[in-house]
Amino acid sequence: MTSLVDVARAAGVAVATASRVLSGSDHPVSAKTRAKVVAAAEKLDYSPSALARAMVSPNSRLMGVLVSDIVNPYFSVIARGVDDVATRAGYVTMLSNVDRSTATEISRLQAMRDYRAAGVIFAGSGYVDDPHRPGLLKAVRQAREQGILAVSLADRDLGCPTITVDHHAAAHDITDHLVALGHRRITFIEGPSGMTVTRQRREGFLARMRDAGLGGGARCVPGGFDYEAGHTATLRLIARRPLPDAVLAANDEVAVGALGALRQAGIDVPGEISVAGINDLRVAQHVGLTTVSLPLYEMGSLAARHIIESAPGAATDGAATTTLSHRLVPRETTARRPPER
Amino acid sequence: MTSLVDVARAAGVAVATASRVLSGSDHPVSAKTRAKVVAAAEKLDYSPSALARAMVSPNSRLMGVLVSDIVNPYFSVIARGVDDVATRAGYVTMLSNVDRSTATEISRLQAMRDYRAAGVIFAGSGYVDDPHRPGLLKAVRQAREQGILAVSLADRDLGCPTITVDHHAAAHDITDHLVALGHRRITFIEGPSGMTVTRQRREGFLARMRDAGLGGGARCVPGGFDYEAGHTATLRLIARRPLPDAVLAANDEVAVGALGALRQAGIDVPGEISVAGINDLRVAQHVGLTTVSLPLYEMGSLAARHIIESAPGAATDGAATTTLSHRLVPRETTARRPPER
DNA sequence: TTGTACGCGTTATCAT
DNA sequence: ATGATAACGCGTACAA
Repeated sequence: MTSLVDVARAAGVAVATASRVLSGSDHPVSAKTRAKVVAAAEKLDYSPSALARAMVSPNSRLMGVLVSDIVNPYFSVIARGVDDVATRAGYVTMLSNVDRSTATEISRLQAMRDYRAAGVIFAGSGYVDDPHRPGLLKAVRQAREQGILAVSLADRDLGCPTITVDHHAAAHDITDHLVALGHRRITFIEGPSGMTVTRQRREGFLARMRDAGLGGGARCVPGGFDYEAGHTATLRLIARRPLPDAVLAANDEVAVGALGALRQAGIDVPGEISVAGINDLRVAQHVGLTTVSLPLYEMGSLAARHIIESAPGAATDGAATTTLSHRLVPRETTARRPPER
Repeated sequence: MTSLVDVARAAGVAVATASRVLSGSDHPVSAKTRAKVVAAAEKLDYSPSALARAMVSPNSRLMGVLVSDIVNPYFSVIARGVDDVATRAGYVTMLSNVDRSTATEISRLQAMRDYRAAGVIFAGSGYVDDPHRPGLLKAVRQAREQGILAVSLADRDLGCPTITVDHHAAAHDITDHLVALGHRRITFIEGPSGMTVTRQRREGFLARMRDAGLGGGARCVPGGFDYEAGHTATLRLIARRPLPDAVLAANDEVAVGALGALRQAGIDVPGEISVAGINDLRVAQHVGLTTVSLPLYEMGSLAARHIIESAPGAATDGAATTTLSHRLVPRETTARRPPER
């Protein structure tokens, strides 16, 4: 392990000088000396210890991101956004999966705090009536007091900046699309029970239905966030006909699961029934699913940018909320309601 | 920022004692003293600096993983395997996307080296005739000399342990399945050009076809690794009929893309044509795609385990290769070839 | 059982 | 323009 001392010795200069050259300081150093140092560093295969650097500087250049499950494309897109700007800024991204467990979230936050991360991004949604919430709040506050910027990507009231999307409005808008197509009886396949985002999307759906005077035609059934959930829920729907005019799924994967069940049963989409999702991930594009596009990548990159820009000791914006806009993406799984049924 | 000194002072003990208690050392400490230290640490909200720890200990407990693109499920599953065992062992995972660029791979390896990662896992495949290969080799060697364990998840001859799967055999076996079903003219939609894994899978396909005396019925067309590639390639196939008996895709996403194109064209799968993929990711399961299951999660977790176990100064196993087994998963997109066409 | 003191690799301050 | 040195927070050898 060759250190700055070794380089300095090999170059015949003081460590301070070597440091000035190798750390890109603006302190003046003669061209000749500079060359000697660079040559020595090269020859000795010097690798500056980011650890030692982080200890002495106020900024570790470590970017933390907490996701529920990186295998879930919703989160991998966010993580990609984070890592892209982190890398560009010379940071390294630390990733942890927390499996929707607030307790795990707290413990991984601690781990990242131990490494003095410049910031930690909470990508996941919170829970309604979460018993661990006070503990999380405390952990976030303590991290902040230590200079670690937290950013939430969902409405969680964590006492930190929030960069999110209006899930209620997203569900509202896609429901509106369905209603505008003439659908009256619409079934919403919900997300995992207890999650805040599940409730927000459900309420958005119900609000639009009520406003359209279609409250009676609105139905909500339990689901989840994966193919399986959409498939199962839809099978149940098919079993107890009549079918609704349309199905709105909690997210794209659920919608694709629903699509599969419907087609296997020989039910034409969108001929007999319309199907829509939320998120607009790659799979939605592929199957031509009508959905709402959420700026997931931007949420990740913006959060990272925020952390980098407020890096050392800038004024914390308290807990400002930035809401990014979503966009309706009509595709081939929704169509005007057939005049007769 | 409260440090060990603060805790020691608050507890009325020496820093060494506080360290012994808080770092879980096996050095004896009286129960009474221990309690005082723990209480002080608690009260002061002490967070041990993993940075300082890493500087003084031979192990940073930082686990590095380099993927092409975390949004690609192939890699997110691997990353999940890595993070799960890393977390269990008290490590934190550092993730970097390298976009299939060897140059980026080198630069991210350097970044992780600067943080003194205990090890770095190369999840991606290499390239045939890669001009950057010498540079990568050198970087890996230097990292190893510094005590950083590298592990490759593909045959790349990086001079480090390799934990992989036999892509040639995987393609061979799925081709065999197709042949056994009576298919004679089979088209292989290749992966991205230039990648080692692309070549391995193609050769595995061709080998089985030749051995079956079906070399004349084997055709390879350019593709990629995403839906789009499968869709486009299949559209071309459809345009210049006659259709082959079966299509083997470089991976599941390509196969699903092919499936979509075929069904849109009103071609029955597997009635008129069989379709198969490779990888067995979630989407394959969902659409009932016949494929080969690759132990991606295990590759990630094994690689991480290897790094953790050889952590401080254990004997490096040089460049041993561990090949994990794959498994044919017949599902509904392949069927016996219809007697007449 | 507890305490003292050094070193890990940097950067920054203060001379020179 | 360059050099000496004090931190940063921790673990540990050595002393008591």
